[in-house]
Amino acid sequence: MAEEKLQRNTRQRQVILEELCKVTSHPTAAELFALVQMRLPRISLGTVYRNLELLVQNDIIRKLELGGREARYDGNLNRHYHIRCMECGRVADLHDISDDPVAAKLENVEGWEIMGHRLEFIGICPQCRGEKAEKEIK
Amino acid sequence: MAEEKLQRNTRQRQVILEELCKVTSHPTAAELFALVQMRLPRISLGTVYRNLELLVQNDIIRKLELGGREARYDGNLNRHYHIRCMECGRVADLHDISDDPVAAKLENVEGWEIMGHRLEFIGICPQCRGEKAEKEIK
DNA sequence: GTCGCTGCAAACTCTTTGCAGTGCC
DNA sequence: GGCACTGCAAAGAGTTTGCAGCGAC
Repeated sequence: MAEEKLQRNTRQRQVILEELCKVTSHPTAAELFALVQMRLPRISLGTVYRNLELLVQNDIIRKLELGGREARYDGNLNRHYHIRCMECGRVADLHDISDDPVAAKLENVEGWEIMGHRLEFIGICPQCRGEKAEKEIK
Repeated sequence: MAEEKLQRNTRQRQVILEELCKVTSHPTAAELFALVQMRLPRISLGTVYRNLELLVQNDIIRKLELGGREARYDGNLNRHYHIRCMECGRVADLHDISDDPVAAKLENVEGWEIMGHRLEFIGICPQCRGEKAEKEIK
């Protein structure tokens, strides 16, 4: 999956990754930009987006595109689930919780009140499987 | 949850709901707009968004804000899960599948190849629970 | 020295909103 | 007839991109 696209280790990239790993708040690109800007005042938001994308492609960080409009980024690659606050949009980690959302709903963890869950499967549809098979033949 | 905000049954609203219920493809607002436009050529995209929002608030349809950037809408309120194609973004329903994503991953359903899942919990964070409690006291 | 990466700004996508007019109840 | 709703267009949020110059290797 990792495609080794990171060819140069720029100061901007270092700082973006450091700041992301330092917090557990799963910042949006804009929030991370604000953090990085304290250390690199001339950095641009475009650079933050470009580096986040590259870091995601190299499996160094994870992009969270779940509920809510903005994407959030997670510097922790260990398998864990997230919980999003319906009121303020804050996202936290859930450790040691059941993989089964129905069972998990019953446990209230770390001060959060769990109201529900979103579960979406990801895969390849019959049409695209067909196309992939065709390409491999060619 | 339903707040009964639908006060008038306009032709636009009827057609939007009819077209959404007619398909099982979970269209985006723009896709639905195109469908509706065939029957009401002068309708505007803003009207589609406004009506979708009202229909969601009245628990008549569901808004799917999972992976991918655009929201998609679902006219079927029965409990079911969705699967999104990694290649083309198409979203389909999954019926009769285990609630447990780990078990479900093993079953390949209706021609789809299931690669993984996204699971996010929704709740109220400790901070917002505090604020809500405060408001209720006042 | 090369060329991947940067800052900047403009563009793009999706969604929301202000406004004057329309038509449902 | 009142006012919820409409079409239109402009604005808004979040993200991407084109370009000339910079700096990591």
